[in-house]
Amino acid sequence: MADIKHFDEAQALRRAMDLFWRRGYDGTSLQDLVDELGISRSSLYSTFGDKDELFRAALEHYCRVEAGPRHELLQRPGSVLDAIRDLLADIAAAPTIHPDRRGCLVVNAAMERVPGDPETAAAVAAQLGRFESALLDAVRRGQRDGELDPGQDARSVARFVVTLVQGMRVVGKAAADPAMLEDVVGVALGAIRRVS
Amino acid sequence: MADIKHFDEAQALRRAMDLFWRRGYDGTSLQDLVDELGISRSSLYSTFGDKDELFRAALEHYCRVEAGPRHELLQRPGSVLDAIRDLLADIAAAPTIHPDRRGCLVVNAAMERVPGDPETAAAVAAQLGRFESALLDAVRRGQRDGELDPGQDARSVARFVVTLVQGMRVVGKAAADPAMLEDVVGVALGAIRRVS
DNA sequence: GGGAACTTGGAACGCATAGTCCAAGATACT
DNA sequence: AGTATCTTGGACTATGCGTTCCAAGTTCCC
Repeated sequence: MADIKHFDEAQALRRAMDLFWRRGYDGTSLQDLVDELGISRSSLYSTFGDKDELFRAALEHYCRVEAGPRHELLQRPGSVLDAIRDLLADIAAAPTIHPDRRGCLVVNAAMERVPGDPETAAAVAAQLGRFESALLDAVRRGQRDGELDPGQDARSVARFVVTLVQGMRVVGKAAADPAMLEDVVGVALGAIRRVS
Repeated sequence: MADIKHFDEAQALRRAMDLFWRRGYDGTSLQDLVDELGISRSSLYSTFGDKDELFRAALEHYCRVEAGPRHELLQRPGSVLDAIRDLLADIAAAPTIHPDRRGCLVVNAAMERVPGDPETAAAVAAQLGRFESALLDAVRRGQRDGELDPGQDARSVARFVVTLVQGMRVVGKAAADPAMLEDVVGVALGAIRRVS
C-alpha cells in the first residue's frame, strides 16, 4: 500500500513548540523548522499544514504539557494555599529553569500575534479562561476550608492570580532577577490569605 | 547653504511609535513606515537610521510620553493610595481607550524582541527599573503617612505593583474584558492597604 | 517481483523585505 | 543670480521568506 512516516510526529511537534517558544513566530523561519525538526519541507507541510497551523498546534501542545499540570496542581487534595504557593513559586523559578529568556509561549504568542491573528487570540483567551476557572475552584475550596479570606469575591481573587502570573511571565523574561519574583509572591500570598 | 527638512521630525517619530505599537516590530514593514510617516525612505534613513534605531527611538518616546506621566502621578501630593488607585485604574481602562488590542509597547517589545535584541532588552529592563523606583518612593511615603501597611517590605510591594501592571497589560490585550481588570485592581489595593 | 500508494528531499517560484543610491529639486549664502 | 549644500522621491539591489511541485525512493499488498 503505502510508505509509512519516516519520523516521529510527536517529537517534531515538541521541537517546533520549543523553537517557537524560544524565537517567536516571525523569528522562526521555515528553514529553521526544517533544520531543527530534521524533516523536509514536504513532510512538514503534509503533516502539519502551513506555518500558521503548525504554530497553533505548537501552542496547543504547550498548553497541554506546560500549563495543564499546573491546573491539576490546584486540584491537589490538602492545603489550597500551599498549592497556590507552589504554583507561584513554579512561575517564579521559570527564568532560572530557562535562562534563555524564552518566557511563556502563551504570553509571547499573545503579544506578538494579537491583533492580527484572531485564531491565536482566541486560543490565548481560552487558555486564560481555563486558568481562571481552575483557580476559581481552588479559591472557593480555600475559602470553605478557612485558608483564604472568605470576605473577598472568589472570582476577583482568581482573576487577580491569573493577572499576576502573566505579569510574572513578563517580568521574568524582561528583568530576569529571580529575587524580584520571590518578593512578588510573598506580597501576593499575603493578599489572599485569611487574616488571622 | 542647505535645504531644510521638509517634514516634522517629532510628528514622524510619533507616527512611527504608533505604528510599532499597533503592529509590532516585524509586523511593521519599511514600506508601512514610509506610507504612514509620509516621508521617503531616504529621509527616514538619514533622519532615524535603520529600522532598529527607529524602533528604539519610538520605544524611548513611548516611555517618555506614555509612562512618564504615570510616574509623576505617584509623586502627586496627597494620598498615595489614591495615586496608586488612579494609576491602576488608568491601566485597567487602557483596553477601552485603545480597543484595537495594541497593549503596551514596552511589553510588546519585550515579548517580541527578547531574547535577540539586547538593546531593546536593556531599554525594557531600565523602564521597569524606573517604574519600580517611582513606586518605591510612593510606597515609603504611603507607609509613613499610615495609608499603606508598614509591615510589608516597601521594595517587595513596589515590585508587586510593577509585576501586576505588566500582567494587566497582558490580560488587557489578550482577554479584553474591562470588568476583569477592575476586579484585579480591587484585590490588589486590598493587598497593600493598611489593615484597619 | 510487480505495481500501487505514499513519503521524502530539494529545486523552483513569486513575492516582500531591509537597505542603497543617485539624479532632480530646493534653499540660503555670497 | 549663481552656486554649493542639503533633502527628497523613487528606482534598484540582494536577500530571505512561505509555499508549491515533482522526480526519486520506500514500503506493503497481491
